[in-house]
Amino acid sequence: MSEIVDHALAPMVRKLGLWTELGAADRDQIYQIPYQLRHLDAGQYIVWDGDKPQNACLLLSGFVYRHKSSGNGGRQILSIHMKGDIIDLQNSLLGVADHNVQMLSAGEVAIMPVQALRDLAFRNPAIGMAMWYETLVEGSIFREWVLNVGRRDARTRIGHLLCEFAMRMEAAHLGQQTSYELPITQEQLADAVALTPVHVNRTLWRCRRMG
Amino acid sequence: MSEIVDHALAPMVRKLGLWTELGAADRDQIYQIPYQLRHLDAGQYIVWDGDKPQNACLLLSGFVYRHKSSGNGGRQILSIHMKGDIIDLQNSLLGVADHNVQMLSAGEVAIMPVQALRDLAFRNPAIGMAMWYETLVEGSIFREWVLNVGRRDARTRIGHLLCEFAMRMEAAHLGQQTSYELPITQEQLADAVALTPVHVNRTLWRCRRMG
DNA sequence: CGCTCGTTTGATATATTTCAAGAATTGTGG
DNA sequence: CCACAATTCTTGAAATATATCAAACGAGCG
Repeated sequence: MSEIVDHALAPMVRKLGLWTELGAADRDQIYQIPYQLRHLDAGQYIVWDGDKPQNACLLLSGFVYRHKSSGNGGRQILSIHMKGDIIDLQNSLLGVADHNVQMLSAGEVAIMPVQALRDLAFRNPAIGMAMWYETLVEGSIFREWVLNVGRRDARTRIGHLLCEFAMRMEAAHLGQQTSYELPITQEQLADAVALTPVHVNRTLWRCRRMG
Repeated sequence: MSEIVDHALAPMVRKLGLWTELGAADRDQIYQIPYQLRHLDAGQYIVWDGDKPQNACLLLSGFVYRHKSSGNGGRQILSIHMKGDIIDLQNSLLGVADHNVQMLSAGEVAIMPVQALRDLAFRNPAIGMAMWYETLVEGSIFREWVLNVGRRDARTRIGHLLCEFAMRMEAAHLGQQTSYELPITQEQLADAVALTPVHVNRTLWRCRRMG
């Protein structure tokens, strides 16, 4: 491996390159984005609902999740992110965050000023398009999430979530389709599929008994 | 009113102008997008899940909704659109549609080639940014939708949907906050909030009895 | 007038929640 | 390496919100 491949922002290049063809020049422009590495503990908040974030960050290791609370104490997990995902383009571009972003497990992030990303996007249309795609793909995941939470019973709901994961993890080179590691508690899983921890547990248990 | 204000794509300028300051030059560039007007009947499909749409369209009158089906016959409405919304930027930019788009009521649309929109977005960063914002705001609505469907009971769920509407309708100059017209059947409402038509009816009825 | 579509209502079934408490696992300081 | 605290997981019984099935009712429309 050359040093360039080992650049801290390499996962970003890889991710953006999934949607559009990016050349060496594009890659170098991305590598010139100023950034700051930081280690974050499990459970640590990256953004609070209502914040006005000025930075976006690239997830280098560990897992991140977004969530939102309803008035009456219910929490809903909106998405889970893994290595290579660009967190918070939404919140920082929109100005004020409409949900929380929190570390699911300990991990590393590269913090980048939004302004730099925005400038780059319009200076280099190929990169801009790739970033736009990235947000569109996220939209597509949200749509699937709505369907999942809205129209499936407990078993298929959990099943679909786990499958979505299998595929994304493989795409991110983080495991095989048939086996991967996700450090999530049943309570968090419940918040993701909009069920009760107790019911998730029972359902999971019934699945195990069968296969 | 001057003729320019009455240009068919005026609602698009207005909508995009909500997020970014757009000048007269920007407006004129938008007005140069080639388009084709078409009247669509209630229930008519604009895009089918799996299509590879080459066009996006601007909704000029009437209402549109997006929906998606789970394997076992359940249908989930993902969003409802009104005058000024740009439909299908998602599907056409992503290449293949991951959901259906259908007329809720009869209305008019302006059909535009995606390529023209994409070119304009990168030729004119102000417009590009506004379009990007538009897709980000949509993401924000999806997040709210997930929370709504996932973590609220029937009454508050329906209430929130109706309120979201009140606000969007007012923003689009289509009614007062306290009163607006939405031609939706209870069955469609049920598909939007992920409940049974019967249960929506009962809940609505109980709300009426109280206020 | 008769038809279709949407709404309303009732009785019953079921999935999921709630409450509560005990077992198992993980982490932590001595 | 152990003991203790703190989560997390598991299990049970009872409550409840919502789904399902079925049928009557009403309004718009050709």
